[in-house]
Amino acid sequence: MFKIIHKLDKTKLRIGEIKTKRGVIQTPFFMPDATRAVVKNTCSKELEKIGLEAMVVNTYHLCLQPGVDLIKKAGGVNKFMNFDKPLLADSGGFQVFSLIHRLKEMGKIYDTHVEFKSPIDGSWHKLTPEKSIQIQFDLGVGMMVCLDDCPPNEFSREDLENSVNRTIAWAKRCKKKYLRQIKKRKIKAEEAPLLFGVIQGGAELDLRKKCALELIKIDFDGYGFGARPVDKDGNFLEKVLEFTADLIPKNKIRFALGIGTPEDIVKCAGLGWDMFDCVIPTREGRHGRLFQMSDVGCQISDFNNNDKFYNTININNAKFACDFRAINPDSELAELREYSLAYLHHLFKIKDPLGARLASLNNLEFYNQLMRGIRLGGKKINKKL
RNA sequence: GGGUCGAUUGCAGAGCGGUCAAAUGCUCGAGACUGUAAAUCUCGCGGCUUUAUGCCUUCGUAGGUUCGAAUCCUACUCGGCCCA
Repeated sequence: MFKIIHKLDKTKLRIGEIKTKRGVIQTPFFMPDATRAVVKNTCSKELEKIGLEAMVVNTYHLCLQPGVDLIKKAGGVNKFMNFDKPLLADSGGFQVFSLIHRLKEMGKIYDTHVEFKSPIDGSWHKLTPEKSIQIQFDLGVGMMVCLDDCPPNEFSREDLENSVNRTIAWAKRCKKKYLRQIKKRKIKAEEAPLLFGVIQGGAELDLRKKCALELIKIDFDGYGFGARPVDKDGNFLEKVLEFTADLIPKNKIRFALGIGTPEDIVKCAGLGWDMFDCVIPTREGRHGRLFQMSDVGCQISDFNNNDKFYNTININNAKFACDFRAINPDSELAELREYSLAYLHHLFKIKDPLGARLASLNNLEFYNQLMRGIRLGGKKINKKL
């Protein structure tokens, strides 16, 4: 269930809450990607400590390893990964993009299903919309996503149209399977997982519209923005994001899949998107980039590209070798207050996993703080929150 | 003391007459990363500038041979190994 608590007049930002069987989540919120049932280099419990609301696991990856049967035996993925808050399972749709559309030899896409080559051992696996939903029920997550066909934005109109048609057809099958599973498993209405459809269409607004309208007919708890939110030159597709958000009924959850950079999230929240997930804080953290709130801050209502409410550093840079200031003196986490930048630099130089861990935690705390700032609406987003 | 092999740009290590400012790996320097095939990938790594099939300086040191030398010759210096 999704409830809008209030809206900010100057923008389309809405503050709300989502009820799932594992608790209430304040929106807008950000979920880190725990694709293989772990946010790399971190513990679920310490992420709960820094105020994390939810995270994302992946149907496709968990199906390959350790396998659904094992997770069922473990009592579900929440129990398996020792995380008590809501989890969202991604359907494997993004793998259609990253494994098949980008690298043809890694899989085949049919109108009825997709076949993947496992990057782990080269074996072939078939994924249907029904199987994706089935697995997500088996995983026991509170939020589910329909299998979609996620195309590169550079695709021809014809190819984008095909992907929209497949995405709609698969969404229908997912919904059907979902309803059957609810009935079969005798899940009560208030405990039913939320199901999201994903709107495709690249940068073609009429295709986005077609996809959205067809998905809305099927009726989902929420709707996602599919495909990469940037064009091939890295420009953020703000108009497409705004147009798509406006297509989604106001009482439905809007999920901006794979978004994004802090400024993209601020923009999207200002356009009415409620949920976000992205690999940026963890991946870039592992690669040495740390996000830091600046003193200056900015307001959602007048946010633009030039507002620098944050800055980044590359901890690998030689200039940090002798920088004995704390990683983040304002952190909730003792290790980020107590370890120095120089020490973190050293950990990266010697490639000790502790470096990746501290950097990931720093960035996830930053993203959490960012979302808190957004939820405070008119207040400034800066380190003094 | 005698013999022998070696000395290459931060390190290791190719090169053995021109296409060599010199392979490759590492280190080092910088950058990228948007529903994670990503502890990955890219670029740079003698100096200078008009950034170029450009100029200068470099392959232990000093000479020499050659149109041309990191590559051949001579001497020296230093190091490894072997024999006394």
